[in-house]
Amino acid sequence: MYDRTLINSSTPGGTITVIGWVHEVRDLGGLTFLLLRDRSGILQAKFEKENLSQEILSLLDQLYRESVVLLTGEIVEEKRAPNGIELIPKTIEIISLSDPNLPLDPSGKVTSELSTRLDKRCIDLRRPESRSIFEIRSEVQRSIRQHFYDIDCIEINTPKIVATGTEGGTDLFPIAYFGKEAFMNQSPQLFKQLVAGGGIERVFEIGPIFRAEEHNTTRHLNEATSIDFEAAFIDHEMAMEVAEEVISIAYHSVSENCHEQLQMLGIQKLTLPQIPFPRISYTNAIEIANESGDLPEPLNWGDDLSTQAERSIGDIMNSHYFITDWPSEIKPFYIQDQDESPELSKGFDLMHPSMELVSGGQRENRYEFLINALENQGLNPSDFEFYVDMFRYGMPPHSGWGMGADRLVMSMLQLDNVREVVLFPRDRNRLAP
RNA sequence: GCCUCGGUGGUGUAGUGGCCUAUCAUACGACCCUGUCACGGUCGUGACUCGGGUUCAAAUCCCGGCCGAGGCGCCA
Repeated sequence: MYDRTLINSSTPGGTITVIGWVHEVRDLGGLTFLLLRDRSGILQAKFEKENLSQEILSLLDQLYRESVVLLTGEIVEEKRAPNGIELIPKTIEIISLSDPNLPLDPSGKVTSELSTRLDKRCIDLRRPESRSIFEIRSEVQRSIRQHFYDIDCIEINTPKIVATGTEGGTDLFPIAYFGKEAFMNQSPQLFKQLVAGGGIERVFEIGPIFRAEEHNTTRHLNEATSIDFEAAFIDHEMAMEVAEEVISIAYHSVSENCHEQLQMLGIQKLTLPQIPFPRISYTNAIEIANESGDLPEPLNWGDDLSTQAERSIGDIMNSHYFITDWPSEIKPFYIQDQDESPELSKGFDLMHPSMELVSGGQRENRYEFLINALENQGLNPSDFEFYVDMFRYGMPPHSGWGMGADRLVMSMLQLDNVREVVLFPRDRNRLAP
């Protein structure tokens, strides 16, 4: 479309064309600086009035911030310019003028509230900070995807529209499906098991999950991205090793490949998590939380960990860590009980000091035990027939986990709201854009 | 679902009954300015979420709606 040069590959000598957004205009009188921004960076263009035609000067006068323009000119070395170079324009072509009343300020002189930024996400993405977050998120997903291929997984896609009611816990969004009752899926759990246990053995999926809970926090969304892993012939211990490797690789890749983006977010050096992560038992976790003195009242064995308990334990651990040996009754029906102590399960959670990142475990692959587990949790096995029935035909032992992709990026970049890492978040109140 | 807090120019804010003809920054306009890098200077433009109530007097107090932020629960 246009024969243009990206700003970060502009070098002195010769005439080039750059296209981008007007980031800022600084009119000093006889001298005007225009900062032009494209996806690669910001370039300073210098307009000296006495050397320019009336035509160029009148075009320059029309340029509000965030207008899209094409500049042709010579790049020259200039010690006084921001990156040591500047553009001496010969022509200006206005491609798209901007309304001067911007809904937010991409140059960052005036801050905007998150809600304003999300309403006008298109403009918000012009802020280098916002763009950096999504470039890093892309690198996280790219590196994780690569790692899954390296450990012999294939990428799968499971249905997001399902007939089955809840697996327990969360509420589902009902949808209209040709006169039948249907829901948006809360997780790929049951399907990925059928695929891994079915014969493909090692699978992963990066996709959306839907939860109809009306929560109001900085770490919950009604549509989130889940990174799911499932493999046959591995136990929960091996699944935990894969989980910590995945996190470690994501951090390393971002640290190596996203220097500028990290810099932009004020992170001089990403602290890399050391694997293996410490493992503590649920019982131990309860003790640590109770001994912290932070809890309004002590937790009893069998209680789920409260938000405060997670934080208190996180403060003490001060790194990623696993919680293992959960009581069977607070883990889902598809998690296998321990052989020696059936009151404990083979489920685990992987925690960042600030929140839960991963939940997983070894699955119950024995038909009779699975039926029992469903009934024990008050669920009707016939509602899950498409699933449990397959366990009659040779289901290997298998394990896996689901990781919150949004939370992974949020905690890596120490952002205070998960919505920062989601382009168009869906929450209790937000359905558009 | 339970609970708390908030809504002032395009954006971000100050202002807790009369001193508000509403502060400051940024933006935009005019003028001055040839090395800015949050350019600077002078002047100007532009706002009290909506409805009802209390009061001599409401941005400010009360009630309701709408919108937003957050805590808990639950989870990823």
